[in-house]
Amino acid sequence: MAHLISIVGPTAAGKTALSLKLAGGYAAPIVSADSVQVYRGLDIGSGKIRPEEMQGVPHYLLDVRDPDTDFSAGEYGRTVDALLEELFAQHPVVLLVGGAGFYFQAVWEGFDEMPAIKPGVREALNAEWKAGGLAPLGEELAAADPATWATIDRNNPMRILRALEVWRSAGRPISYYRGRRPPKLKSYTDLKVGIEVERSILYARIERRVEAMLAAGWLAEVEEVARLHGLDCKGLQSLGYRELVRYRRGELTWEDAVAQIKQNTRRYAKRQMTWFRRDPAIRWFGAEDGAALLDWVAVEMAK
RNA sequence: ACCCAGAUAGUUCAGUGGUAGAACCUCUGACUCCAAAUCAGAUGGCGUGGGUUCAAUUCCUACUCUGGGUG
Repeated sequence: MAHLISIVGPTAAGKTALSLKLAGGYAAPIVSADSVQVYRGLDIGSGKIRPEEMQGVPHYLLDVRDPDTDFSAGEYGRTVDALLEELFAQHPVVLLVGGAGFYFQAVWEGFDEMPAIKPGVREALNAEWKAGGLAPLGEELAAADPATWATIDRNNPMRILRALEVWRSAGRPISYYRGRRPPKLKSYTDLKVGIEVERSILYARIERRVEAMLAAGWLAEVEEVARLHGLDCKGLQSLGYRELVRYRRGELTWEDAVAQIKQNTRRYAKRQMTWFRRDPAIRWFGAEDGAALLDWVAVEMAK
């Protein structure tokens, strides 16, 4: 039986080192589960592994997009599903490593089948939202899809915009598409391990990591991406990059930009932990418990 | 040393003679195709002593501390 070993955890927890250790033992390729590392040129600030650090282990889903193009969890899930089929033809074990909970969900459970969004619909919605606020869009959704309106987070623009883009594209409410997904058929078993770091230690590591990234030329990286794709491009809206863009525009002092990057990275780490904690299938290990993790994986795979 | 201003949540600040609010931080949570995105909730406070008053965080006063000015 083939095994997909997922390694999850907050940013700066030490996933990369552990994944290499595990990959070496099983001759397993690594698939990245990271929504920023998919972009070419976003290297330093996304903590992307460098080719010379890969120890010969093939890595997938890195550098698959230009920073001015959209990507999504759905597209990620479909891409990885197809990729896993190929990889499992060659390897008994594949690693899925990252911190993007939503992307893991796309692979672990998948999403209900949704219609494609018509070109221009999202842009139009975003423009309407910016011009007229959320209220009119909420009214449109309430009229078009009372079932969704009853349960949706009405303060959350992204949720309302998503529901409406489906409605406007397909002429059917998003609630129509929900809940009709058959169980995901998989040719492999899922093994999930999490890397856990005490909050205060993790925060200290984030602090150091941000400093190291800046020292390694993060700002220059932003300049280069901006030169190629513009300051407004999708990739530069990611955590850390957006603060450096604001510094570049003169909206933030350097000190404030750096402080906000650290602050927002801490908040992100917290959200990651909230996300992963709710999955009881994840087995947690301390960052220094690599040996125990390897043992546990070996035992589980033998079952 | 003297004069002035100030002292309210971890921080920056509002405010009231009937024991107080915000923002940020911190903590917790949500998440079905923008997710490193977006959103929700919770914890937490009137510098110290004395006085006036039915009642003081609020008024008076002393002290302590902070900032500014003068010397």
